[in-house]
Amino acid sequence: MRGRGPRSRRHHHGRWSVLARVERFAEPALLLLLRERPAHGYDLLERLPELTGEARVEMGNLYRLLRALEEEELVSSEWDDSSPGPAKRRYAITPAGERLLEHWVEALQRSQERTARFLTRYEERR
Amino acid sequence: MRGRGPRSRRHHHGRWSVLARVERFAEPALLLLLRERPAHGYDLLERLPELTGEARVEMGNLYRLLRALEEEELVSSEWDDSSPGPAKRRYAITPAGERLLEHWVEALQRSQERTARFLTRYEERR
DNA sequence: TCTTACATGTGTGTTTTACATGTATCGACC
DNA sequence: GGTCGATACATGTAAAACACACATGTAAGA
Repeated sequence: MRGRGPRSRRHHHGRWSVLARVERFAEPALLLLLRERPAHGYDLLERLPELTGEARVEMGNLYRLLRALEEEELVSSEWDDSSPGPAKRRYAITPAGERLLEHWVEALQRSQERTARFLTRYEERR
Repeated sequence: MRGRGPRSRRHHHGRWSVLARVERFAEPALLLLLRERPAHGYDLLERLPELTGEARVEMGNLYRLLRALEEEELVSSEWDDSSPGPAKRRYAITPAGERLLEHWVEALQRSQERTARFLTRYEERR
């Protein structure tokens, strides 16, 4: 059994920390990277930290997410055998993916405003 | 039963929307409200939208969260029978709760920076 | 041959959130 | 005096999001 759950981990903030991650942030992050240029999973995995920072994305979940995005036709992919080494699945964003990204951007802007309000209210009565 | 899963709900953004909520945002929100003044659950439920906006908090989850916070001694409570109507459980923030709130604030600031970087990068290659 | 980096995945448990429901007090209104 | 709505606090359970562990294979280089 687990001695103490991750809940207590987060609250013993001396050692561990509260992250305040945006839910499913990996999704817009992937769409943004793919809008800049097509890429394969492992490549995205390495570039994601530029956007996610401390809020890392699990490798396993990344690959699952990519396939889920493809199922919904937000990205498309094809196997790339050209370069040496193991075959890669090369992903590209679709028009539907670009439209969803736009909606994520709007939602993230609203999220920024909410958090800004919170922080202002915190500072007000310091 | 629901014909289509919530995943598609979110992606058919014409009708439904991406929210980009901060994970467990209800927790710092409650702590902030309680730092301003002690209050009971139903009262907090009504004041939460000032902070959470569109990202509403479920009543059931709110009461569970309050009890979890109390178990970790981040808030304290006592029954209040004085006023008319059903008895209320009056919550107050503890020193440990105030320290955790401070850590949430720092995490939220880092979250703001991450999201700002994301939005800037989006706008750059519009 | 053994290790390391590249590359893509599956299995499964834990945590977080959503949705539905249950219980009880009390004032207002008919 | 009955029932409606607002107040007030909860539990049960399902689903979604996320974490952790592991499996599989290619290829370069020590």
